[in-house]
Amino acid sequence: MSAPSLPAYDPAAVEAKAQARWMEDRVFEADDQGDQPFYCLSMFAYPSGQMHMGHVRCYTLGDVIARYQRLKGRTVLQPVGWDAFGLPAENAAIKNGVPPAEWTYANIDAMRGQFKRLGLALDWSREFATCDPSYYRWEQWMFLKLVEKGLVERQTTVVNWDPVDQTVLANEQVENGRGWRSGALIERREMPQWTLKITRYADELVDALETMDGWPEQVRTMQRNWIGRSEGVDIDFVVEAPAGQPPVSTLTVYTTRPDTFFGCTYVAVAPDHPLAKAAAETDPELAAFRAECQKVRAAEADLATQEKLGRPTPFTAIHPLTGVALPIWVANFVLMEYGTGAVMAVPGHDERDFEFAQKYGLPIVQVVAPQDGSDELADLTQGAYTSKQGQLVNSPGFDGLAFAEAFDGIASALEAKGAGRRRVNYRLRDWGVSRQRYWGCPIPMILCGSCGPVPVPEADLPVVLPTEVVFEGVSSPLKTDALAAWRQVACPRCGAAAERETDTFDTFMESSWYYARFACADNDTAMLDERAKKWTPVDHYVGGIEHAVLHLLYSRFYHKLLRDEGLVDSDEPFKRLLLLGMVLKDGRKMSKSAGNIVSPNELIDRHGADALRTFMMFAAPPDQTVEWSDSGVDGATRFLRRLWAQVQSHIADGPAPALDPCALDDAGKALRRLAHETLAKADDDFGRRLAFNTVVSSVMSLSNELGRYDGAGETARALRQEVLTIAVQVLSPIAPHICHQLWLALGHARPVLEGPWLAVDEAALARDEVDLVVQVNGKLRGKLSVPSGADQDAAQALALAEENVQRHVEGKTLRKVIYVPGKLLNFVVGG
RNA sequence: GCCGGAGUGGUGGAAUUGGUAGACGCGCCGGACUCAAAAUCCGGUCCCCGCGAGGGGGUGUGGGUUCAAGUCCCACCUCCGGCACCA
Repeated sequence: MSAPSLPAYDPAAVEAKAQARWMEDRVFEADDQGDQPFYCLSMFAYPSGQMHMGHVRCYTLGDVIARYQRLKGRTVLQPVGWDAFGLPAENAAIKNGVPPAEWTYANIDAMRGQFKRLGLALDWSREFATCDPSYYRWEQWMFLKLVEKGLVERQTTVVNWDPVDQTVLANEQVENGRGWRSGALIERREMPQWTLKITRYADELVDALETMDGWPEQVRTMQRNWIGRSEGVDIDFVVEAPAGQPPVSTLTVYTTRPDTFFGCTYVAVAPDHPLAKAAAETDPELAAFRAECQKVRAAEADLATQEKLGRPTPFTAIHPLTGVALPIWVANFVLMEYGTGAVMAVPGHDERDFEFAQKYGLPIVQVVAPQDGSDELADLTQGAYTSKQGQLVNSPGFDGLAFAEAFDGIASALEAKGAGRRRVNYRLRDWGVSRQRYWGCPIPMILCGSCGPVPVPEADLPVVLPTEVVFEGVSSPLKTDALAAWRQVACPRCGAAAERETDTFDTFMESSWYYARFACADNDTAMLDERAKKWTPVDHYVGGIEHAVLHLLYSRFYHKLLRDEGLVDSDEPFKRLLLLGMVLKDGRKMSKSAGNIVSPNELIDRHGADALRTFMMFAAPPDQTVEWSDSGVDGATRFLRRLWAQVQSHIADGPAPALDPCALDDAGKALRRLAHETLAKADDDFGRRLAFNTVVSSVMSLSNELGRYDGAGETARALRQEVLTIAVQVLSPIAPHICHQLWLALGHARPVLEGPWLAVDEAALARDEVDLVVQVNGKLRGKLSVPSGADQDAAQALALAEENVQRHVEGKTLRKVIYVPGKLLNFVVGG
């Protein structure tokens, strides 16, 4: 060791110093007046009290993007806040007797400290928690606006009831028939609920997906499926009841295949359908069947291959185009929630109808046949022919037509008869936002015995959630006697004694607009102001794939509501979306139950935040799952230490002179070329590809090559200065603390994070000679260096001079030569 | 079942537009330094044959297109995610 006195890398000291400087300079407080605004946002965290690796990954990714954009000259906003309402606080309150507010704020304090240790370029001046009345009052205010606009309804609906969490869940929160948080089997209950009319925006939500090219295709597909738009026809049947049965006048079915209408041989209704209920009144067997279906629905909704079962009814439906009387069945595979709860069954051309018809001996009629010359088969004794590529048969007036014309023709015929209407149908249903929970935003409504539900007057906002509460069991303290005083109010309309709504909002309400509030979090006279128009839409949004439909669909909807209220002026909230993969350990998700949690705090203690961040970025591309590796962090630490040592030994000799690139020898030129290639690649990887793993690996390569470079003298020192300057800047968004210090050590006056991003010297990229791969019949036979402008003849001559190439070519006929300048030469020989 | 995405050394991954497969890291092997160890540094590391030069094989499987395929096409297998009787 020639210089044992060089300062050693001490991450704790380096990181404390850099963070203190940033805080002192207040560099991360975004300038609302700044040019070229760039809004970078990581999905805000639920304050569990413990930062975990998922947070580290998500926030580091966002931070890398934010810091890179800052280097590129953008005015960056990267705020932070807390998604602070929700069940865990209540569960903790029930378990430990700590009020949810107290528990939540203590957790936020703990997590704030943990987040700060990561060295994130966050604007803490805009921080807020959604459980603060100064935040949720605007959510209540917006809700009242939506009430005025008729976008809110109170509906008694069948809801998903979670018996463990004692609350209603949205469809999106039910996974395989179980609650997304509790895992309990979901029951179906009828309950009055406040709903937001998201279905009015269904078309816009689904259509916009087509142009949202900053979003992963996977997420767009998931949302498209979730909205589930289909184009079809409602068809009305006249229903005939036998004598003695109560009359039922008409039955409407929904179909997307009106082209197969002449193949309809029966009609099936859901067990919950009014017609099924009517028929069950005089048919005990049917009543038993309906009860059985309800039981199955509640308990085994996730059964994949449930047998198709049904019961006949005494009713018949008159086919509006043929006049034929068709039997009406009750079938367990028909869902009351979708379409009209009734289907026209075309067993010849629908697999479910086919299976059912075979089981119960119902007729199967073919009305679609493969096109002439098609190699499709349609054997209706084996199964339904469901292709839309066929042509109609046995359909008087429509025979020979293809799908589109047949759809149109039959739909028009039905419309002409007044027996049908074209209709666009959606799988998406309105968003039920009521939750029977305490720790949430109070719904600003008052229930009056004579007026019904009445909105809280705007002047009375916010309706503050009482925080001094005691839990008695699992139900909401808002419903207890202790809070009777909070609950009992005068009706704003008639003045009579009335009660507040005790349900609170779904927490997805808070997360649907927080990104906009960050633009103007200090405004206490309005929900949003002009700054929201400046900063939104979010330029880059980073978060977990688990929010692909839930949060990201609600936010898109809410943004349109804000737009229609004049509060923002864009159509979509998030321009570019990065959904990151999970962090695994031993192939499994880190969790307490699996006992495989790696604590970010301990890692920062041992290795520093920079090493943790570097490994996290290096281990895998952002959107893939990443396997945690302790030795991988060791590797990152080694790399940072090596870079540190390279800078220290370089600066030990004092300031470097200016570089004269012309004075470089070949090795020097090659090193300089690599440095500028690294710079150019990093720019592309950071900005376009979001491939931060390859940024790290290319800086590692550059550092390795610098280590191998043994040039001496002033020119070599000048080159090392340039190479290290590039390496440090390129790495700085990923390992910001060490790069902050090394950058200053290299003699730069202003901190590295101020930029500007270094310019690539095109001259440095130029090559005198390029490597050429020589193949014979596609097999690698040699490599050679040729002048970079070499034409095919010159390259060929050089290649044929190679012994090994010669060996494979001689005595054979040269049929063809493929030349890709700068890359490859391929001799195609024969004989 | 349907719709996405993915399958590359012992391992995490790289290969961006069809042009040297395995960059970079981890692990392992060997060496240097050391009384020794740790740390650090240097070298090696896809498989097979060969002392070597070199040759053969190789990106889940089987076909195909092409001078050339990890990359494109067809069929299939496995894994992950989503939806799931959606009429």
